[in-house]
Amino acid sequence: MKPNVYAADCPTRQILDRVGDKWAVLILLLLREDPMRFNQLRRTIEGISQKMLSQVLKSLERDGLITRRAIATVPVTVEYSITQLGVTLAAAVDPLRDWAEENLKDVLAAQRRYDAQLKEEAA
Amino acid sequence: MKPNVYAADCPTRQILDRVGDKWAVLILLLLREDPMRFNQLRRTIEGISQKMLSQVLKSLERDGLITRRAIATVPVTVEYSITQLGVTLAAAVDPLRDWAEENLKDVLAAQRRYDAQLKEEAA
DNA sequence: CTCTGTAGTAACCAATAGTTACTAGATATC
DNA sequence: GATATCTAGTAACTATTGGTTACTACAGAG
Repeated sequence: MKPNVYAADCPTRQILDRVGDKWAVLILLLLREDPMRFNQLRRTIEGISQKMLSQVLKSLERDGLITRRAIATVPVTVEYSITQLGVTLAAAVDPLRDWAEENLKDVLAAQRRYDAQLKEEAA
Repeated sequence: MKPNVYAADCPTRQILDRVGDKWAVLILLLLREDPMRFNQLRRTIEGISQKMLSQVLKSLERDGLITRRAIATVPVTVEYSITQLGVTLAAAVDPLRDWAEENLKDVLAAQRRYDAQLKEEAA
């Protein structure tokens, strides 16, 4: 019954890859707060390009994590909302975000130590 | 006090990126079980190349999540172990892996629905 | 004397991430 | 009346990363 996450063909690994997506997680956490339109998302998430946003929204929709609703205004506006499934995933991501916030200092300190060590050895 | 994860310069986002690394998470979960040598890891994680393994191990060490210990045998063996910090991160990843295992079916079903819909519209 | 094992590195190639310009139609601005 | 702005993307291109493969050097097994 226990899937082997280390096997190349393990489908669970596909999901971990999806979550590994830099932008997907940010979008999911945002949409959990409120439904949002395309350009609204683009403005909120600094650094994301139109192409990546479009791409990631599509794959999130494909996975059933968000839904897309076109509203017949002029010009057409499109609203993205999180699904029930998406909410459960976002909840699973929360501990990770919390860990990042709590342990950021330690990680940065470790990086400084490592880099200083390398410099020393080079000298 | 609340960092804005959506800001481009938010350091927390760096950490999320790191976790987003496809291989890093797998290595972390493996090393939590037992310390392992380089080639042992390579054989266990299907599909990883020498270069990626080497690269990811280095960055995990830099972040203070694992430690590297060279043992003076012939040929030299190198043992990688998880750190205390790494253990806490692995724990934060657990809910994610659990989510993936639980909801894999739903996601795959959603993908099939989406793809079928597209096909229909194309016809 | 060739084959295996050790832990990587270097050079190269493929795939993905990211950038930028563009669509079309309506509304606001000058 | 011409220009700029808004909507949600797409298409073509480039930069960056991911991945493959060959190679190092030395010891032990067969």
